[in-house]
Amino acid sequence: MPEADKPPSSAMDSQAATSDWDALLGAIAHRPKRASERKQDRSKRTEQQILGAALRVFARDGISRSRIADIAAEAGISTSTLYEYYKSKEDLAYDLPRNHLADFFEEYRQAVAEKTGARERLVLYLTMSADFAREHAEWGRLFYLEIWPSVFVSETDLRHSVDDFARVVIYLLRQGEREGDWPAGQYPFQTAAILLGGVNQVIITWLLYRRPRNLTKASIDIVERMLNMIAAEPAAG
Amino acid sequence: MPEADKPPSSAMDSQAATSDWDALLGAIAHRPKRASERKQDRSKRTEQQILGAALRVFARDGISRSRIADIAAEAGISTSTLYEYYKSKEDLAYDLPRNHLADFFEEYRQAVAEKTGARERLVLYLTMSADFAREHAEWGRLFYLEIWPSVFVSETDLRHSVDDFARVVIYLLRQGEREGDWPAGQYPFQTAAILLGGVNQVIITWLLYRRPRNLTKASIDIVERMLNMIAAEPAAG
DNA sequence: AACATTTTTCGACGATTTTTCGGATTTGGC
DNA sequence: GCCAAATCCGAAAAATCGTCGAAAAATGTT
Repeated sequence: MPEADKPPSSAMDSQAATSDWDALLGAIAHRPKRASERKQDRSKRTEQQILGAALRVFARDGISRSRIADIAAEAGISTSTLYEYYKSKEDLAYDLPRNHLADFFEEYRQAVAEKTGARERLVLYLTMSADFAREHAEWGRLFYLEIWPSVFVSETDLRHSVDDFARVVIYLLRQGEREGDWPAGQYPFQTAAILLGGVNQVIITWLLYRRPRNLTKASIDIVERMLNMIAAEPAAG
Repeated sequence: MPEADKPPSSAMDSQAATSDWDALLGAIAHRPKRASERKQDRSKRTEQQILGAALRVFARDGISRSRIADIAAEAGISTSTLYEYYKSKEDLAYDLPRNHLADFFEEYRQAVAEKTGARERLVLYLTMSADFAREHAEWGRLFYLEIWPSVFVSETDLRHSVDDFARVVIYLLRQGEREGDWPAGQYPFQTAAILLGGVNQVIITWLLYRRPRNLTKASIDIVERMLNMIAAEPAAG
């Protein structure tokens, strides 16, 4: 961290804003995964094997068509052992993305550390989310095509992580307003819907059809374009 | 139809464009549903009961948690009878949205008949899709939250209907380019991703959290805003 | 109306998959 | 090395899916 000592500051100055930002990212990246109360090393290994196996099988067959027995076999354990770790297939399916999502937030937190402008933070965030899906395509298929837009997200702990995803965008939109990157007065929720919707649409299309061929470039292009459009809007009442 | 007799025209004039449009909508609205080869009236009633029951149960429990037996009971028939109509739960789940989607296209086709401008056609299309999800919320949950972004769409006939959804937007974006509603040169696929992504994001949020409260107004607002942004863009190389 | 043919329905049953349970095996601390 | 706790697994139960042949209902024929 460059700035080590901040003076005790009034509420609205940029120092306070910076520490808000750090606090937000910290809270999000360290949202408790699942309290892994496993005591032995053996178990921790088993847990990782289960998660890896489940990811492969789910991504290959889809959640509904996957069989617990296949996942257990792939993980090299017996079916009943798997039930020691997850109380049902559904439980496993919804816990899986959380870990990776936390990884993404952590990666972003490190990558964004040196950037302070709202616009560059936002560009990084959106393009990194696309790139993360590309690099972890199995996870991406699971998360974007089966979990995220699922009815049950709203019933699970995963919901918080998904909400975090939008919360970061909203925060940065407000920061950008204050700093004059784009006009104030637009509804940040609406703007966030456009940004997230556009990027997600591109990611989903890539996951399904591998088109556009170069997801990284496509996401950069669409993000730049959307932000330019937003910056050029007339200030609203 | 106002214009009854069109002269044999050259390829690129607006008459040809109009008939392209009619052809597109016609093809989409009449995409063959599932050839119901049932002979007796009794069967047609049973089929409707199954579809209605399945919609209710799927929307209530989600596809994965729904049991074939529950759907059959809700429809007032035996489980084995249901298998006479659909060879699996998945089959049923994917056939269901098709019917309603065809209804949507038909509604749109009628509502858009009197409109000729690309912009007004596009606004109508996107806002009607949100309104349709609001009016048929059970179907909306099923379609937007479980089916659309699903891995398996790409393996089903349903895929064509989903592709149609985007195809209309692309078509209208090109029409708008020709007519000067927005600058030419942008990639229509990218623009379509922004439009569809934004609207879908709003629809999904409403389906999950009933927010924003007034989906109809929210969709009109976001569509108008996005189209204004697009119209104001500088022409690209 | 009586009979034959086709279509539709259903109950009983077999197959598959999920989940539970009690006891055997392994681990980590002493 | 010994023990309690942690972990693992086989077997069996429970839940769900899917099949089949026979009964019932509809339709057609004379």
